[in-house]
Amino acid sequence: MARPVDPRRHEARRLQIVDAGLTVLAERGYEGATTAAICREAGIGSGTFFHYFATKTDLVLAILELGTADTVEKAAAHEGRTDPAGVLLDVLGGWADDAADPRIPGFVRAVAGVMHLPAVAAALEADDLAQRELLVPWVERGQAAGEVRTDLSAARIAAWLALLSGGFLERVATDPAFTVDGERDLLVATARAFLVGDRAATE
Amino acid sequence: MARPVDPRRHEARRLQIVDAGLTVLAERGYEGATTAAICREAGIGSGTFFHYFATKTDLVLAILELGTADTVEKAAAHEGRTDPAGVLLDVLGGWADDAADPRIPGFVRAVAGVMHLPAVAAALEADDLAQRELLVPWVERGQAAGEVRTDLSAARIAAWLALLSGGFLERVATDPAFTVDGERDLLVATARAFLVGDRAATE
DNA sequence: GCGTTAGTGGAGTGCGCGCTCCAATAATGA
DNA sequence: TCATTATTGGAGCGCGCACTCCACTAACGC
Repeated sequence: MARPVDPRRHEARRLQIVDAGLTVLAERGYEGATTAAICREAGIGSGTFFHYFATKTDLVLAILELGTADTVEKAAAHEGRTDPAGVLLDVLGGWADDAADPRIPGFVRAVAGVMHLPAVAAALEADDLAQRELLVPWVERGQAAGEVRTDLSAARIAAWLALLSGGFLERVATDPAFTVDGERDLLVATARAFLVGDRAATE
Repeated sequence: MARPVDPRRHEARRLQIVDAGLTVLAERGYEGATTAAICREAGIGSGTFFHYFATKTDLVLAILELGTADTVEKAAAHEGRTDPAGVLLDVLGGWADDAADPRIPGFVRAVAGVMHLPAVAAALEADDLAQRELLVPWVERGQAAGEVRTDLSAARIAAWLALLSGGFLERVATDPAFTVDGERDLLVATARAFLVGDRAATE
């Protein structure tokens, strides 16, 4: 028996290909990102590529799963805090910061373009679910603490926070004048106003 | 001299293909929407398709241009009104209503996936410009009338209205629980709060 | 050393696609 | 009616792509 799989080696190579794939997908879109281009970017042959990923779609799925895992991981960082509204704004700010990597908005667009593939749709749904499971409990705690409006359900508020985050990402990708650094604070302020609702005017 | 081009016939056929293209692009994305599928949907042969559009991309551009023209047309409808904030909210509400056609969000996603094509990027930029030229003057009038916050430039406020609209569209496309009918009013209310800013709390 | 197997590159393949081409038809003016 | 030309369908072509195959090397246990 010789040459057993070294998980470290294997994972490192996978990540190298994922990184190259993220770059190429972001700048050329799904159909523009040929496997040949990804291999060139990663400095490998096509044989190596398909040794690690059965199909091009599998690479996209792997990137999405890494993103979802990252979301879940970040969620744990806020465990134990007692300011629910603060947590929500921090989470939203963190997502905004993610958009600072210029590849993220491009990749999101590329993935949106192939959402008709069932596997991709499922992965995005899983990602969306992870986001909700992260947000909703904090929204509920915020409502219980009187920090967050109660005229909307927690799920609906979470959806609207996702709306702000998605719109922000899209805007950064589209509008050169719209930068993460310049608009991040306004995002948080707008989200805060939304979380509070119009109570400020009626109380 | 015989058989001169009949502009009415010509335009009607073009619109028929545009309509079929919108349907197929929305449900299958750009790469999934083969010209053969579009022809089948439209009930025509491929020869006819390429008689009206030189390339598949040209069809996408034609759809985008129709959308931009529609935006400009709608802008004219508000000419003469004296309630700038009301106009802005009506415009935003109108965009939300557009999302009620289930093909629109799907098409937007499909187009986002091929934004790396220079021609598509240019068309989207033109569309964005049309939106701005529609919004910015009303924002400025609203600021002059004291209806709209003045701590942000008119251009920035317009960008944020576009952010809300884009996020709304994406959310409708993604989340089955997020419907136009159910969320339209909240969109307008959120936009109103944003336009006013936090003056309500400080005045 | 030797045997074994993971890892690697790259030539090659098959297929699905956008698009071309052309014969046939329909609609007009004369 | 005839001549002319826009319009139409569909057979098929060429190309670029995802993916296969295989020869080869590198790394490990013994």
